[in-house]
Amino acid sequence: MDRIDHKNEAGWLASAGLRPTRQRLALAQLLVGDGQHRHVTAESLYEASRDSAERVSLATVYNTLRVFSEAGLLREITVNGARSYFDTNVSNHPHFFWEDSEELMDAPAEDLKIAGLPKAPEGAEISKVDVVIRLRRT
Amino acid sequence: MDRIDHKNEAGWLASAGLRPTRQRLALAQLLVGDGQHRHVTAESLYEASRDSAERVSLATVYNTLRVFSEAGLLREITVNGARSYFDTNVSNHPHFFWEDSEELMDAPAEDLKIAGLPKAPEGAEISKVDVVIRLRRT
DNA sequence: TTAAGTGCAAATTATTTGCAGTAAG
DNA sequence: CTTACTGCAAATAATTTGCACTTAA
Repeated sequence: MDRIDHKNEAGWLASAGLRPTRQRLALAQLLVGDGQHRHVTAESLYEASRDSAERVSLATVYNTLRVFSEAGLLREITVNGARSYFDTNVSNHPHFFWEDSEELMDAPAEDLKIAGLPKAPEGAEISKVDVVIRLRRT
Repeated sequence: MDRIDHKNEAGWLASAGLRPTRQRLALAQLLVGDGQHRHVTAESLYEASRDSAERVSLATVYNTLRVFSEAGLLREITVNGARSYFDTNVSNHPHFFWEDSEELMDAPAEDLKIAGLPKAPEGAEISKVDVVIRLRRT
């Protein structure tokens, strides 16, 4: 239940009906190429692309992260007013956020059981539930 | 347990060791003057002050919200990469966030029971836990 | 061939900061 | 008096957008 279910980057894009352009494939490779889940920011992904064969502009990184999120391939996590984080694991799961280094990581979800989650008010449904556990270095 | 425990704005500031300046008193009045908890953004508080007797500049509203938060009088809630929200209720409690109107409100906390919250990793302690339930209008 | 995607630079938005003036202790 | 606070305008930081160019279908 922790594995990414797609055979390759093109398949990942196709599963969301997105055109496999050179840039998108390059970013997809950096995001899910090794089958591991990861958390990126526009800046961190941009830097990763700078160190790779296929260069992608910062504006395109921003646009692509947005497109991927809207297509359901990524999940945007808001932890910090400034930067936006994107998670390749799109399921509801809790996160640890290191306040000093501003690093985001998965928190062990097995333990977490949210009992009696408040029901959505009249005329609304729950879109998603974000649980962010902020950590302070001791 | 839902009431604000201070007699007046000056007392609220004093409880955090903050100097009761005219502007701070005015903002404190808008924030906790009626004993109700509320959620504000810099912009919304600025507008409220514009409609009140005591005018406060936007920069001072920003600085004051920051100072109040650092002093523990307010709790900053990050729901939306763009804007920052501040809650006069500084305890750990869940929030509803309306995605369309970008409105933040308290969620009924009685029901919510987070069982088996992941323990903080070695060398860290939990600073706070944010639970944001995002709502979509149906 | 043609609509969608990309890249640059300029625009936007929320927030912070420098600094001269003002007020609290 | 003296140091902290305020307000303005300018600076910053993350992100978006306009538009000419490129590319996938």
